[in-house]
Amino acid sequence: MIELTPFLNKTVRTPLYIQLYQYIKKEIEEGGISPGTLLPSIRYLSRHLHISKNTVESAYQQLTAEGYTESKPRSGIKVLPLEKPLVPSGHFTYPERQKREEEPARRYDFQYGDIDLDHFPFKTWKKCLQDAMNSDSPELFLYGDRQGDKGLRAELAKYLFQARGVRCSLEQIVVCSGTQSAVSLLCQLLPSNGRVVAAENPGYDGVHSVFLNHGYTIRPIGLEADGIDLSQLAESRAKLAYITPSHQFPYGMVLPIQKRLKLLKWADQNDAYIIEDDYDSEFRYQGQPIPSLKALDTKENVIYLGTFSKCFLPAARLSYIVLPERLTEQFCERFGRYSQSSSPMIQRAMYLFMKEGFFERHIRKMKKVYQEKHQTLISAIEKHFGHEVNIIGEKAGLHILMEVRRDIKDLISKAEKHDVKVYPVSDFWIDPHESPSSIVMVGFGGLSEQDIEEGVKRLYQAWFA
Amino acid sequence: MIELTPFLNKTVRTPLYIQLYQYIKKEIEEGGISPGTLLPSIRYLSRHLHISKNTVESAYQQLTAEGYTESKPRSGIKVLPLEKPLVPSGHFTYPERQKREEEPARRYDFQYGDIDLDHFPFKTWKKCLQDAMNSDSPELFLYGDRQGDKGLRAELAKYLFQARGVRCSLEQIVVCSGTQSAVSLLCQLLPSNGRVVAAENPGYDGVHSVFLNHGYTIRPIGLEADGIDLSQLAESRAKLAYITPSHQFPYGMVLPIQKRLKLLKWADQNDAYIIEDDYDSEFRYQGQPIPSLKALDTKENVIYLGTFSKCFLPAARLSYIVLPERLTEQFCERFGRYSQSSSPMIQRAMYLFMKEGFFERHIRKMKKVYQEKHQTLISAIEKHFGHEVNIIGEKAGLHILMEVRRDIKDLISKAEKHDVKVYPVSDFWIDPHESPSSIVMVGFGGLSEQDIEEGVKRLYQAWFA
DNA sequence: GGGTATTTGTCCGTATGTATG
DNA sequence: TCATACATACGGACAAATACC
Repeated sequence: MIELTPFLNKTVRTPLYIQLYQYIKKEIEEGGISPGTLLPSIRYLSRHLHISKNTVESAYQQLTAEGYTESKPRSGIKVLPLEKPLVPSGHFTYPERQKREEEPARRYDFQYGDIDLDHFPFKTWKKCLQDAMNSDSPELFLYGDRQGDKGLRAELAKYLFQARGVRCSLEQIVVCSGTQSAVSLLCQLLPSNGRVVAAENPGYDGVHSVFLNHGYTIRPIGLEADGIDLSQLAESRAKLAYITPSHQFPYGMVLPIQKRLKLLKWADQNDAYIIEDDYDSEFRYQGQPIPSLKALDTKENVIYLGTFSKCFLPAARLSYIVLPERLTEQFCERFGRYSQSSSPMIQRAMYLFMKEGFFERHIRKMKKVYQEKHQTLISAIEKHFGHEVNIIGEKAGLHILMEVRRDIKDLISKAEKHDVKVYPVSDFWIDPHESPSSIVMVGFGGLSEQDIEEGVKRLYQAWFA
Repeated sequence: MIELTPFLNKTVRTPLYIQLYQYIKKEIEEGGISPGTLLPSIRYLSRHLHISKNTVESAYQQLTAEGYTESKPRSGIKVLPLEKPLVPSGHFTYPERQKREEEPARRYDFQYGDIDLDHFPFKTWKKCLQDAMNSDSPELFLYGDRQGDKGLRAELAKYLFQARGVRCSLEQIVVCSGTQSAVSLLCQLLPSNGRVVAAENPGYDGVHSVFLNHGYTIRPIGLEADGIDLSQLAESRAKLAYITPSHQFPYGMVLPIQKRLKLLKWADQNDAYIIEDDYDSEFRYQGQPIPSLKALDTKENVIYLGTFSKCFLPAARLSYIVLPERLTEQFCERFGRYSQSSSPMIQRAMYLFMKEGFFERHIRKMKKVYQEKHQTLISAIEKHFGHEVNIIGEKAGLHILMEVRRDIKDLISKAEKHDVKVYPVSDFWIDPHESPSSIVMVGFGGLSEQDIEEGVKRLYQAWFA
């Protein structure tokens, strides 16, 4: 019989049975105990090591459960032959590639897309995640509903109705893992029609990418002071338009009601679909909230896109489509064999978060927080720059644009030397060469009011001092 | 001054300050307190209601944080004008659509894709999720790395090397939210080449769908006893092939080494890519594990796909691509503006789960569990059916096929009457009409051994009694 | 108009019960 | 079982705004 004399440390935090298990496992793997031998009996080993019978049994069970040993009742515990690892041994190091040098993090990073983490309800969200995990509904641990958690869709329907005026059934809602996933699905769903899409120019480059990668041709539509140029849209002969009516990205204007109606008329008369990307409509700091385009859509031409990335948590990777009714059946047919791409666990947590009213509260709170940051940013710019810059953007959203009569590359690199990061806007133009040379994007969601103040001050020093 | 006389219930579980907050919120929303009025002072109300000053304060703070009120230090708390909801009032009910009748759940459901939840380490997984949430790295709550959590990719590289013989750098790994997401990305990435893909026939319909929805034409390649028919593949003139070498789906054969080498030669000579879907290679119950095709791929023609859905948890919605080096740059270019579609929180939890060694243990354990289930299933079928059915499938994976000399529709409906669900295989054929009429799919991952035994017994009763 | 007392919101520390590990 | 962390509720101290003389 083999002898086991592992060193068991009672003072350490790891349980005794794990220590024993690890020791035997190591012995087996390193050949100290060869396959076919019987392990010492439970009783013997417990006496030998002065520990409880159950402790030894637990360790043996673990080994057996993982296939190292085999338990033969009333005869002993046999060590099984090891399934040889494919690679004999040696410490693994993956091939190091020459890294693209990473950009150093800047202290004052006006990155658009960052959210305020100081006011995020981590406790509550963690609790919701916990509660979701504690549910015993098995579908929470399998693939989950193809269109998304039913409870979550019900909460979304309620929310969309109350906050955005969108009235829809559960069947019209499709949960996705981000706006880009949503657009990718739409690219696969919509009638090809020559694969042409009209899009605001400038507009959200992330979505442009998706269209291009799906073989679409983008017809750039210029902007007027109050939003998309409808005559250009009419001339485009596109049957599909991607638009941000509530808060144009990146300029920030709000499409007035007259234009909205004309837009809907255009869609109806041309048998076209409009994709309405309502990415940050939650945050308006002045005036009444404006209902969504989808709320006015009687002819079922608008496809509504919403997301939790701005108003809640980007890391949840949750967004949703509201399909026109006439597309739901087609959707089921085409995606019948697709599985949902966002995690059922996170969807359920989000459902709980909404159901308990935390989401509504959170929106209210963040509205206030961002409003103050917005105000701080504007005031700081006016204070430091006076009339040397022009601020572009409505009183809404999580970013503004700054127009400075300087070359943009110079502005950005000078800012970086002062530990401040602002961003170019050229990517938002479908042809980047057309982009203005003197506008930078300033996102303020992720910075504290102090940092905003200090960041703007440094910007001035970097550019004008 | 207004009077507040809310009914506060100390016996109920909801905290006092929440009750007070809710009461005032309701009053404001319903017009009981009009905008502009000052709320009673904290002290006054605390005396009036016989509760602590701070309790009142908490309620007021909540209201202020959510924008209902405004606090003017040392002067009072003012009620702000309500932002009118878009919809005047009325309880919301979403339009109920006529529901497709849902299929009733069956007690003995041999659904492929279900996993064993009895042995799933919920505690540990929850802990990992917790720990992930407790990290203070901000990127965990933002969009996260485009290609996936770095730690997770490092663990994956290690795992792939040791378990599958795949040697790759972090830059080659792309985390995705499921195999279908992965294939969708690949459809957008790979050179068009006439958009033709060769695929095993039968094969995994979920991926077929993705190819079709991306405008690909699928060239069906028949199977021989030992896997894909290479001469048909050569004749197809495709520049892209989607294959399951480790465990052909759904037939289960393993592509022998000679064929693998020929396959790689084919790819090299035709400048073609092979997508290797290694969906359940973890579970082999006999013989030595076989290295992946990618491990033999010296010419950088193989794109490897892996997933956590079978070997861990479908609900994690985690899968990964290993790109050939020569595609990594192209990937970065094409998807530079894409954000990661799986949640950084879940990725980090998975990273922790792997780093601590739990994943390896889990695989070992599940291998044993499924091996026993597999054995139980085979034994039960042989016991009850004798030679009246033919079992198709290697000793691997989480499903088998049963060939019965009966009409498939009849088999399925008769089974349902006995509360047993087995599945048709016709969808796996690219032209479903070519599918054999007498094969059903039997997944055993989600059923206990008792249920497997009972389910098979009922199947026999349903079909032969 | 200026000083004082009062009232105001805010910030601090502490005790208790509960949930978590 | 014990330790820890957290939410809840409480009272007191502080400084600024207000009201009054």
